[in-house]
Amino acid sequence: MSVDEPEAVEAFERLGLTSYEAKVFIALHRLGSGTARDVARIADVPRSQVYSVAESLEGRGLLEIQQSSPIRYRPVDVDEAQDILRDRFESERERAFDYVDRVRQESTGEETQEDIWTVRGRDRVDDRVVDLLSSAKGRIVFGTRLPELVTEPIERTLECAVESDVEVLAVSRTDAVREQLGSLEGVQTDSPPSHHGEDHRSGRIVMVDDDGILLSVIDDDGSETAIWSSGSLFASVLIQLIEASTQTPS
Amino acid sequence: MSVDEPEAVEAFERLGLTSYEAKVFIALHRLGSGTARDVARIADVPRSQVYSVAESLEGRGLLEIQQSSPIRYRPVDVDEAQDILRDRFESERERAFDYVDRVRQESTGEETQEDIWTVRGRDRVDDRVVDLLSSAKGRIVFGTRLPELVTEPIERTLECAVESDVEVLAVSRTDAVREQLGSLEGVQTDSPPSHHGEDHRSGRIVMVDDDGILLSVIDDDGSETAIWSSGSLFASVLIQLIEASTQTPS
DNA sequence: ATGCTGTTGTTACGATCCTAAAAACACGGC
DNA sequence: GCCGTGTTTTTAGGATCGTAACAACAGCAT
Repeated sequence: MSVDEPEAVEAFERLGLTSYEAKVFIALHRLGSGTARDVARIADVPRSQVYSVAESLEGRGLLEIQQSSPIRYRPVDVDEAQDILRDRFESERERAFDYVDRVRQESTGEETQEDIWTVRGRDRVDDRVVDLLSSAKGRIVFGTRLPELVTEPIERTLECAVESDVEVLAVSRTDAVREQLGSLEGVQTDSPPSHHGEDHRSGRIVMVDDDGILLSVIDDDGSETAIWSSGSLFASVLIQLIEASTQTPS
Repeated sequence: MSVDEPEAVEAFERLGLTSYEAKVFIALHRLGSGTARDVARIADVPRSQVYSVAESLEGRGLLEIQQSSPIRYRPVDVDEAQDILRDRFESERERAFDYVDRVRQESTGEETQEDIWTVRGRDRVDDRVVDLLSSAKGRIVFGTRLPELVTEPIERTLECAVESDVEVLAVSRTDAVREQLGSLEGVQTDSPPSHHGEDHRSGRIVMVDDDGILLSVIDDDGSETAIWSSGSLFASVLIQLIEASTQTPS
């Protein structure tokens, strides 16, 4: 009982249906088939509206109409309906990104601007970490307190880096993290210098070569926010500062 | 050059973005990165609106924000954006159909109601034909004038039926159709009796056992509309009528 | 046949919500 | 002051929601 009806209706709305369409579609699946009256009774949709809403759903291929009196409606099979919606999504996605692909500016390869970017949300940060890691040419430093921030795609990217002769160093105060990453072939592990303050809101740190860095924190509400930079002077300077403090306790 | 910008914006709208969001997203991919002013200039969006629209896009994970003055925006990689939208779609689809699956009425297996259903659209008719064919227990008659109405899934379903010891008869006036279906192992072919009138608006006919039938026509605008029935008295009677006229010319 | 009742399908219309679009405003640098 | 940035408010338009009125029709008792 994880999803109740209002939630399901909202999900359908985000898939592009109106709330009436969602309610009628759900009602017809509960009924198997039925008339406008049957639907209106259990769907909380005015009967007079059922006719046009059903026509719209028929246009999407989500139900079939029996021309009789009274008119009867019948939903298509759930799997068929999912295929229809998925096909629609994929075709729209293709149309949209076709155009973006054509007009987008070729990525400038090496960033030259002095940019520090912000990324909000764990999944987005994960993606950015993988991006950064896979751009490594010579050396990676990866650190985090939290085992759950070492995802499987990140591990795979680290292994891939090792295979490309990239030096990979995993730093953590947490034993579990060191064990997890140390078990990867060719990954060295270490503990952070004791003079580094520990902040319970720190998330992860990633340094790539001498010019790529990502630093994340855990906000009060538990969400993760990261800043990152690549190929910028900021990144180089930050990395030098951090590396220096690592090697030369102040 | 198959997709122009307005079309792409519409496609993004159907993917759940507003038109402003779509325009800003596209503009940022053309720019690589830029400020609200840059975006407003080429995106046909009021500059004052770019800020909030960009925040909304950041919330969806489609772009990143550089906290500086002026604020700079940077779109995520196109592939990453597609993954994000696809993940969102799949999770909504799952939520929606989870509920439908839980509350839907178990299909009554054998239909008992006297129902004749209408299906509009070639793809939908294709689906229904496959459904019907795969319910066959003993005998299938499949007929059409038009080679393009013999799709690959239909062929596969016919082959599958043959393997289940279902007698499959393909009927067509068109040589190409007879050849195409005759090449399938175990499928017999035939021409329709000459006394049957030929109507250029006829589409296909499918008869399954003695109680499943589908009949389609091609509308004036080229679209296909089918009626079908399964397990009903109507279906049985129609089939008997048609079979009788086949065997006993009036 | 007549009148009554309930259902069906169509159409119209106001209320509401969201977005698009414009405008007003505060702030800071030059 | 003047210009550009960023925030906020306001207005208008469109789609959806929700109610209501209507004609057509079937069933049923008078």
